[in-house]
Amino acid sequence: MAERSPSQPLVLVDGSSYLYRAFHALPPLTTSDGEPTGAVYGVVSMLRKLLDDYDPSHIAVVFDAPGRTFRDDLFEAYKANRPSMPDDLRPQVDPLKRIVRALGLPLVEIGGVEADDVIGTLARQAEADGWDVVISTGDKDMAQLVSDRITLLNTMSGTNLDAPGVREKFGVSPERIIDYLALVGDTSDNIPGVPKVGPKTAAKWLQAYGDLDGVVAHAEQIKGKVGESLREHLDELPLAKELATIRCDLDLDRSPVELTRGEPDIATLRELYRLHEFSGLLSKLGADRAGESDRAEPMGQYSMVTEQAELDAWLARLQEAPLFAFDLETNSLDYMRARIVGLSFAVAADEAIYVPVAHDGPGAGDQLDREHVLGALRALLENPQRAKLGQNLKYDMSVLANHGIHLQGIRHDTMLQSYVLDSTATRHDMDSLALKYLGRGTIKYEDVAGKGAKQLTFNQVDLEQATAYACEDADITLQLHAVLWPRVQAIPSLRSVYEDIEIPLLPVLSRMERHGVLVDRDLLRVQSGELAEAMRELEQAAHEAAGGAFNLGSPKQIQEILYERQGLPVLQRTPKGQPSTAESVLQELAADYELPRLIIEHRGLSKLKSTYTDKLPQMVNPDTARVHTSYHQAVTATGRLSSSDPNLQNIPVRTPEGRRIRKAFIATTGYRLMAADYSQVELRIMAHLSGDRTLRRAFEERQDIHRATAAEVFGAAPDQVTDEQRRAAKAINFGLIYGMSAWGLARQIGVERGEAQRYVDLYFDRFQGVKAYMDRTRTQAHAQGYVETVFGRRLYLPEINSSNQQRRQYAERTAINAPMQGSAADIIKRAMIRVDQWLQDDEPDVLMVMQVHDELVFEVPEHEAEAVGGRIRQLMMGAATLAVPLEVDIGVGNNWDEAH
DNA sequence: CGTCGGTCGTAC
DNA sequence: GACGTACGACCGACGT
Repeated sequence: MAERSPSQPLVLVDGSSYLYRAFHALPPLTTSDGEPTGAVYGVVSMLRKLLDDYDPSHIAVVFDAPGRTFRDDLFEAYKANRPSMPDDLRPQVDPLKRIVRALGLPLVEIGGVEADDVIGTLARQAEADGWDVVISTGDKDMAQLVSDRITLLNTMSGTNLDAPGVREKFGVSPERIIDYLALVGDTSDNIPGVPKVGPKTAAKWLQAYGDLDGVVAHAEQIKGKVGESLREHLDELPLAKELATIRCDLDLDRSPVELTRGEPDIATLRELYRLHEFSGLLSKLGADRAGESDRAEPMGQYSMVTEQAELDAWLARLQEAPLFAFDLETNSLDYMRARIVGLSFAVAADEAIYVPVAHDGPGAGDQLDREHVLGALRALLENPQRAKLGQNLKYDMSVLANHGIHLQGIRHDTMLQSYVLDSTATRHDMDSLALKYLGRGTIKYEDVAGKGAKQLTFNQVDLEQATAYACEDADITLQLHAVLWPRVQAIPSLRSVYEDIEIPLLPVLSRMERHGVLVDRDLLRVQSGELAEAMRELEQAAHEAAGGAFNLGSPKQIQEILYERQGLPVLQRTPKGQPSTAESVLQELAADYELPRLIIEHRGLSKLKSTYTDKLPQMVNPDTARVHTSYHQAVTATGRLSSSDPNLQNIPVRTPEGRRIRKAFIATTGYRLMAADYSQVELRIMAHLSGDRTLRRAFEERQDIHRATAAEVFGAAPDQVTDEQRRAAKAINFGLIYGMSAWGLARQIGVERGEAQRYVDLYFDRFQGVKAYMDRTRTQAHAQGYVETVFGRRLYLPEINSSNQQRRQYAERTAINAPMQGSAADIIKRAMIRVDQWLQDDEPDVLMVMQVHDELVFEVPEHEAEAVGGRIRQLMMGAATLAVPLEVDIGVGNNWDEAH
């Protein structure tokens, strides 16, 4: 007869699905020997979280067994093959299994079937025996197993799915999930599905016709393209359904009751963690044991502070702590306008406080006074000796400045730790990091404040929810630091990029942002008016030429008019196969036709107007009368900064019309703008990294580098080089930096491919050091999976060994470009820190107001420009010592255009 | 009425 | 197919 069901549920973990998910979600981390470990780490973190949350008595971690399964047999007859396991994942499977066993968890692996089928069978058996079952998986296919007793738990996102949840998420009940999958398809499981049918359509049909058979029976009545698509793929539906079905009738030699959780083998775990360099887990191993006796105590200790005595007690703790995490809640995302609504602090994991100071929603209750709290905290926050930790502290620093507090002692920032560890990760926000490194879902801002039109500002958020959210921010930041900082420290070059460049740069950027730059709004308004007038004229002429009105801003309509209505020749297509209306194509057509020329001109003016002359005046802050950009320190893969709201790093300069916009960037009365540019910095880095003698000599002799290159390549004396030759040489130099092919060079300078190839060969023959460096870089990238800048910043290239030629070549070009672009970024960041140091120490009447990759812009008193320029030039040149000298050009003017 | 992908164009 | 790194405007399809 059935076993009595235990009070805790049976937990079934889909080990294989989590391994793949962790592999793709985490950066390609390795041990110091280069052994990949990221996926193991991710799954282990996830398992720890699961054990913490459920403390199950019965559990199994289920893996796919190697070898063929019945699905492969079905499949062969059909089409594709499951992609084989990535090379960096395969060696992680066995270590993970060893750790699972050492954790005391039963491991189940059965040949000829997939983990899904094992889980399905175990779950149904347990259900029949009266157990509750929690299936921990990231795989949505499992939704078909959900019932009154069986739920799905996605441990990575922290979401739980029961039967009503399945209905809510998919729009169909669990029994219909197989039908749903057969219609929608699933690329990760290679279920084909019906093209054009997505989640919404599938759910709609299944609701209307009951089940898949019902849909098939009514296929003739379904209208539109989707209906056609369904009818075309009717034959494939039975196979899709079979592929989607999880088998629950396997004959297993294990029954649920046997899946008892054992004691962890601490010694083995310690050894395995050490082997894989999981220092964070290693330190927690000790802590877990020490805290074993009081494990029944609730772990999370988040509290709200509204009493003076509590605040005083915490202030004392913060004063004592070697490092504390803090976070501000504010009423705006605009760093110049935001006011503090509350503050959260943490000094030990799982414990934090929230001090609300300006909540005004219903039931806000008693709160400590903001000015009073800030007054009490001021000395601590402004003390450079008291170390602070945060997530994106540049924002908090600015908001504190809005309240007259000058934050000092910024020791750590988890966003920057994540960035130096893996700059190719797309997100470094706290929620993503918590999921990635702690295997933990977090409260989202939308969860407490809502979204869309009825989104609340944080001061309106209910205090209970605000406390949970804000405390979690400080706590998670502290916990992330515990995981990330050991990893940064483990790689000395990354530690130095972090400690010597990124952390010191943070306050420098904040000061630059807050200074802002003065723009001449009236001038921009005049320019907008002139552009509008010119555009009207062009539009009229274009409509006449086209024989009817159309939208000059729509590439699609232009395409139709040019190629279909007017029958112009299609010279080039977009990657999606559409006839291209890109500038270069229109340019060629413009030689023979009127309309393309009008379109080009209109497009150019429209761009200038909407992006610059209309937008910039709107971005002026009314309080300061200046524009305040945001510099992003954790965005680009190479280490450059980026700028937004507005982007000041793409203000036009190349054409005279565009350049006029720079005249609107000005200085206050009595001051001038000064631009300081590094000259040819990337080619100098190339000379340094390659050591090429010819290139080095050209820079040492302060030659015009493009002219010198032309002289070498074309075998002429430098003063005999023609303009044409210099232009070609310049294109070659740029091409080198970007990893260009002969094809690209040919297109750039307008010669035949063979001719371009001849130039490239000549170049590499004359600059053999450069050739050797490029080969070396490529080899190194393939061998270690990353490239480095002069200062040791890393850029991972996961696709460098891809079997896809296009992806691999793309990674190879990045491998060539990244050390040069990244080293240039390191150098100017170091220069900014040096210049700022001087500005802080000597307090000259000078503001650093902009950075544009190889250029810094300052606002300087008009009579001191010369002396200031000399000093800045000296500081910038000394920012790095390369095998060739760095040169800096200085220009001064009444506006940014004149300063060049 | 928002979101999102595609395309285009600006910078270094 | 084809030259690296960004941000952002606009269009148009799509889903609420």
